Amino acid sequence: MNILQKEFYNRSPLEVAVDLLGKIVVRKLDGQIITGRITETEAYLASSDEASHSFKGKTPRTQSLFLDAGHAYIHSMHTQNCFDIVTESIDVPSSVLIRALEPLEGIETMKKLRGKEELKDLTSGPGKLCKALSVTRSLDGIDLTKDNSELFIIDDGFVVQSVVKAKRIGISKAKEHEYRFYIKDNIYVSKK
DNA sequence: AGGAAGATCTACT
DNA sequence: GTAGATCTTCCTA
Repeated sequence: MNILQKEFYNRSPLEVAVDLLGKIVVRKLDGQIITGRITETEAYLASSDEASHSFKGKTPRTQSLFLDAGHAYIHSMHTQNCFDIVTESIDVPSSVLIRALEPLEGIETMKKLRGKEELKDLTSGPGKLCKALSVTRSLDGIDLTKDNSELFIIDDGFVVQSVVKAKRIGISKAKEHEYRFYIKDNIYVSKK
């Protein structure tokens, strides 16, 4: 197994967002393994990005964004959770939001957690994938670079053929930037 | 203490 | 395509 290390994440979120496509999220849950390949991401910058949660400074909710590269930032949104990976140095609050996965292992568990049967409904959205992998705020701020973590990202050598760049979804500010990336022609994305 | 906004999802028309 | 559900966090008084 090839777990992505701090050096991978210690770069601009725009680069990390693209490079995370095709990588695999591994969730260890009660001895079970749930995995999914990342098909869609969005970058949130540390400064001059009004859509970023860190734009208005450090608050109890956003403190994980100020951790070092390779930590998790998990926040609640409406009735869901969203999962980000922190990029760049300590006190540089940038991150990459994981927006969609392609289910690989633990599909039965995901179906149970989601209450859905359709494969493409399991993890095709930021809130959906958190539910399918049982990612909750108790994992907020954990280190994603260790294999004894309950959550980490691996590289299995998969090569993404073609990446599509688009505008971010679901935000009301700074909508003009094309900071969203997804694997072309993949059906497990939240929206074309 | 109250209210509004938010990186969403689901169901229904 | 649009509306409604629903909950946590933060700002203001």
